[in-house]
Order: sequence, then C-alpha cells, then structure tokens
Amino acid sequence: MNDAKSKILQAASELFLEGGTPALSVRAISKRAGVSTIGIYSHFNGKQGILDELYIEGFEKVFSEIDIIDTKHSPREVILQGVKGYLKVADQYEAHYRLIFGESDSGYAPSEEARVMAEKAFSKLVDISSLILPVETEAAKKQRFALEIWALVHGYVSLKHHAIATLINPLEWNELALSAVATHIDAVISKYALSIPR
Amino acid sequence: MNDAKSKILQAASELFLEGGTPALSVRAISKRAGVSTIGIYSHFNGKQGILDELYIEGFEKVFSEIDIIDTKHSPREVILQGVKGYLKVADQYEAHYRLIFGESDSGYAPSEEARVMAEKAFSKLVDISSLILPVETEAAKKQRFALEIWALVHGYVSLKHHAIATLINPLEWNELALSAVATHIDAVISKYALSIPR
DNA sequence: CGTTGAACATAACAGCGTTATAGTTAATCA
DNA sequence: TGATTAACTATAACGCTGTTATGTTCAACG
Repeated sequence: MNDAKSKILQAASELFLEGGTPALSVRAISKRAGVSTIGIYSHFNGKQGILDELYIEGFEKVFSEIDIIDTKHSPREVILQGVKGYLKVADQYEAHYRLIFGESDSGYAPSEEARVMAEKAFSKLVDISSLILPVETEAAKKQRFALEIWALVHGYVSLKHHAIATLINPLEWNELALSAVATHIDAVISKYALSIPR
Repeated sequence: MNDAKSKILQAASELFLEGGTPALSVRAISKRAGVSTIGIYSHFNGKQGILDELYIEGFEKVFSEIDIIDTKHSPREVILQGVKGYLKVADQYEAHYRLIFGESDSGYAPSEEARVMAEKAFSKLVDISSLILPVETEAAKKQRFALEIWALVHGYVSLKHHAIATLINPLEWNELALSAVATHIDAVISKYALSIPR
C-alpha cells in the first residue's frame, strides 16, 4: 500500500473515532496526514471514498465478531455470543456504527464494494442464526429469522443513542438487549419444536 | 400564531417532506416562506429551532397513532394496532422519522421541550404495551417490555433504509415487523401465564 | 409629531466539499 | 546525460452551508 494512502486512512480513522462525522472534514484529514487536500482526491474518491473505507472497516469488525466457529456450545449460546460481540463493536466503534446505519451525515451512500461487504456480514449472520432452525428450512425463512435478530439488536443499539435513553440505566442496555434476544430465540425454538414431527 | 412564523413552519415542513434534511437549508426555507434569512433567527432559534419543531411534529404523529382507546379488542391486538400505526408514520414521514432517531444530520440535538414530547410518546407506549402484563408489574419492568417492542419495531424501520434491505422484498417489511412483534408478544404472554399463580 | 422597537434586506464571516491552476520533484527513456 | 512524463504539492477559487453585523424601513405608541 502506498505510504500517503495509508497515512490518510490512519488519520481519517483517528479523527473519526475521536469526533465522529463532524470531525471528519477533508481539510482536517489532509492536515493530520500531512498531505494536501487534493491528496484525498488523488488517492481516494474524495470524502465518499474515505467514508467507504470506514464503512467497510466497520462491517469487517462486525463480521469478525459474529464469525464464530464453535462446536462445543449450543446454537442458542453461539447466537448470544455473536450478539455480545456485535454489541461490543457498537460500543467501541460508535462512529463507524452510526455511519453504517445511516445515522450520521445523510450525504453518504455506500459504494458497490461497500455493499458487498455489508451483504457478506448479513450472510454470516444468517449462517449462525439459522443454527437453531431445522436444516431443511428454506433460505428465505432463514433470512427472515436472521432479520428478526438483527432488527432487535440494532433497535437496542440505535435507541441507546436516543434522547429517551436517559430513562433507562445506561449500564443495563446491553443486558436488556441480550435478554430480549434470548426471549425471542426461545420463542422460535419452541415454535419449531412443536412443528417438527417426532 | 404570527403569520410569518406559520409560513416559515409550513415552508420548512414542505421542504423536509420533499427532500429531507439535505433540502432543509435556512436559505431555502426563507426563500419559500418569502422572508429573509434572518427571519428564521428572529422567529425561531435558527436551524436548531426549525428542527425542534419538526422533531416535535414527528413525535406528535407517532403519539397520535399509538394513543389507542379501545376496550373491544384484546391487549395483544391493541399493541399490534399501535405497531401498525407506528409503521405507517415511519413510511409517510420518513424524514421526520430519521430526524427523530438521529439518522439525518448529526449536528442536531433535541431541546428540552422536544425531549419532553419524546418522553410523552414513550410513556404512552409503556401504557399500551403493559396491557398484556399483570397490573401489579413494577414500573421498571413495564418500561423494559415497552423497550423490547420499540427496539424490535424501530430495528425493522431502520434496517429498511439500509443497503442490506435490497435482499428482502420491500413490500414485506412491515408484515415481517408485525409478525416478529407478534412472536415476541406471545412469548412474553406465555411466560407470564406460567408465572401467574392460579 | 417624535421616538422607539421590530422586522427587513444586504452583505459578510468562517467553514464545508470540490476543483482549476500552477509549481515542484522524481523517475523513466532516448 | 538531458529531456520528458507522471505524480506530487500549494494556493486559490467556486458555490454551498449556518450564522451574524450593519444599516434601513415602517408601523405603533406616548
């Protein structure tokens, strides 16, 4: 990798972690990276290119947390482990998370490459969440169940940043999310236990 | 209400519905309202004041949809009815929804008055969702259950705007959300059915 | 009638993403 | 070696943003 290119990415990532989208101006990045402003445009596709890199970086972190190879524990516990990792990433990389889910500046739209990364992560989520479903379950149904889990967890993360969040003890949030997922998983498990002939 | 003031609000609301946050510039509002840019600052607290009005407007719409007085149907159906209304508002007033949940421009933070409105809506949600809980359930527990419902529904709405949403039929989204909520409610109902001594 | 105060338009400020222009440096090639 | 080419650089500008200072107009009130 080009030296200037990696320095730009490093600077952008630092600024992003420190101050989120508002701190991520082209001039600030170039200043910290020690390059001129048009360096952002020669090495990347301007600000859109920088945001794309951070978007992908964010999804890579999510992916690595839910990419679990575990044969010792039950599917239920594997899913909960993945949710824990997801919540951890959402806490540690809040700016990335907000970027990924359109909660920052509205001017950004992910590129094709960035969307591929997003779909890869969702695909992995489908893999681990469908562990509790019968193997012969059709693909669309597996997707829908993964979506249920994701919506529930993402909902907690998103509401955590909301004004209403002051009503609930902030330390509890992740536990509440985990508990809600557990409730939901158990409901689905018992539903399928009924529908599976024995 | 002052005439200029209402014209400004009208113009802002129109622009917001048409083009969301990016279209909502102080100059564009003043131009459409037929006032000077400084009028936005004399009648409101600048852009923050405008966004506050739209924030409150959005929560009012949510509130009116979940403010259900219904003694004919079961608590379960009342909740699902509220969720349907919530999803309708999220569709019809997408820009408001994104503003409310921090998914637009990151510079905005709701004022005290706006937060009061948000809490009022959440309070109403607690009211109708706790209909399925035993009356003697403690307040914190009712809040936590309302949060579960809200997180689940909001998760679906938020993910609907996401890049990953192309993988799922967009027409199905609201039905998927409703179905997920129904699953979750039933799980909680059966849990409490077990814990209630008879 | 004179004064006061509110709303007004104009213009400016600093910042934003982006780009045109021009200067500098380094590597490549005849 | 000397000339050309490509990639870097800085400077400045364009049009946009939110915000504010400066005058100006105009209607209401004592």
